[in-house]
Amino acid sequence: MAQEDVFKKLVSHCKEYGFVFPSSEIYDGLGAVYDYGQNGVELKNNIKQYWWQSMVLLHDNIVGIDSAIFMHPTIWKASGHVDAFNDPLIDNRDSKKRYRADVLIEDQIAKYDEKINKEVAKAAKKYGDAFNEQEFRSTNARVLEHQAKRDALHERYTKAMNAGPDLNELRQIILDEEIVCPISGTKNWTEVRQFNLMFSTEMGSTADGAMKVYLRPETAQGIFVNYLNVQKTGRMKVPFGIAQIGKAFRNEIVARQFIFRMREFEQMEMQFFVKPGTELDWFKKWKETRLKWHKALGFGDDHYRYHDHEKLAHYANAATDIEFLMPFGFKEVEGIHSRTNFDLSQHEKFSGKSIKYFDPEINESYTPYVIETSIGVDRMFLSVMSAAYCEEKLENGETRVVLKLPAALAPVKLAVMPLVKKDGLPEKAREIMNDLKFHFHCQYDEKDSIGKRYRRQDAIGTPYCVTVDHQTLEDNCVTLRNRDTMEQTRVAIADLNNIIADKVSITSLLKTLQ
RNA sequence: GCGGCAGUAGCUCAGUUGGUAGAGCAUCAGCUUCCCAAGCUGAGGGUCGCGGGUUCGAGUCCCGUUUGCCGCUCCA
Repeated sequence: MAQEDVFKKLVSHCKEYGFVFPSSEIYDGLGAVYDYGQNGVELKNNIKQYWWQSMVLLHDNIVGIDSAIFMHPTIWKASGHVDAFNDPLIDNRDSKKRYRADVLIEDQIAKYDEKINKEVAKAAKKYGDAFNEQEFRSTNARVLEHQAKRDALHERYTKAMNAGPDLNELRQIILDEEIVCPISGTKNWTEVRQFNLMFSTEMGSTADGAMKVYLRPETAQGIFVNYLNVQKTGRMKVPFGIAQIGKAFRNEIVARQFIFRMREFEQMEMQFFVKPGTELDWFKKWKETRLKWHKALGFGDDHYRYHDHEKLAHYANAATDIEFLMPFGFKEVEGIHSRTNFDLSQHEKFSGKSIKYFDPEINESYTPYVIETSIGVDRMFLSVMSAAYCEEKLENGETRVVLKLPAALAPVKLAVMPLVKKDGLPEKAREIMNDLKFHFHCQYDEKDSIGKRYRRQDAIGTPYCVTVDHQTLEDNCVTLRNRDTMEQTRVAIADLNNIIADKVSITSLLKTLQ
């Protein structure tokens, strides 16, 4: 089966079995926003729990926080998001290419410099050793003309950029300068538009001047601005980490591929604060630790690969992605970045407050370096679903759809069903379920044939089913059926909890990480 | 954001040159059924994405809009 077909089926499956629904569907939906259904929320919660516990329980130097989505707007200036997420864009109608309006104008400014340099080079060649560049630049008519145009443009451009930027003015500059599209060579430009990737809203009443606040585009900043609070109140010593799970929002221009790129998404981030100079060792350590976490799910090591960044962001000195083999190719699920002390320094600068750490071991203060591990919950969810989704040919020629989820992540751990709907079997099944429901998520089903019920559970990834038959009433034993092997064993009701609880617990997964 | 394609029941889809909607599976109830989507009987569910237009009449033609897919672009 082609990979695209798998993806299509997966999306259908997610909807049909209550994992993921398009948002606001009865109102025609809302672009690139999705809701998690009754089974999806369980799976997602289990993923989050697996991550949270692997961070906070397994490391005594990592603690969690839950910071607010709203934050002081200056935080986003400090982080660089206000500038970086605000590009003014313009399209050429003929070539259908999109450009950054500011880059087009800056290129134009550079062209004037080129012209001037050409004149200078020409004159230098002509006059040889007698050439006085300084004097030439300040007296030559053509140079002065270019220079004047250059300066005027630069001034106009700077003014436009500082005014918001003023999008109409940017467009007017492009028209006035007769800038053409490098591809089509035409001046058939659209309006300049700004795609602010940050959602904003207003806080306070508009009457007395409301403050523009943003919905956070990442959860990391909530950790950075709290790092000293946590360090002091938690008596943390470097190296230490702060973990957080929470929603983030990005107004993506193009948001596609189901829940892979959503406008509202959830992140699991851990920022690890280290002594400057040790960051690359920690980077390496977390790279390995995180991959191990992924591989422990047992989908096969060939599903993962690192993608080391060659072009680094201005704040990073090392970065890698953990990519997962989705139905549409290897895609980033998690990023591990060595962010230097960029974020903390920026917050010191913009807040004016010292947030240095005093290291008692060396009796010195410093701004810690940060290793970030950042994973998208929804992408993780998608990777788990796509790896688990399986269409299996059975011996009788039929196919069954089975979600081979790691038992610890499965929404429902155990289905309890009477073989037939009479003779006291339903009552007995209910009795078993009432006992086990305190330990893990169980589901009761008595409708339709037993085979059909097994398939229903297969479709949502329930790892175990127990069946109550007439013999059960005599010997207090039930049939325990395994989802993956479809094998059945006869076990005592009293032993059920012992047999299953350990296998379906997150703890069992965590133990494989040690 | 641009271009192309598409939107009919929970899912997958059919619907002939315009004549006011069907199938399979799924769901629910009952019967049957002692272990892998069996059978029988019955039931529920759609103002055909939404809005407007053309027409005596629109799922079908036209326009707009929205959602999704593919390509480009952008972004991490």
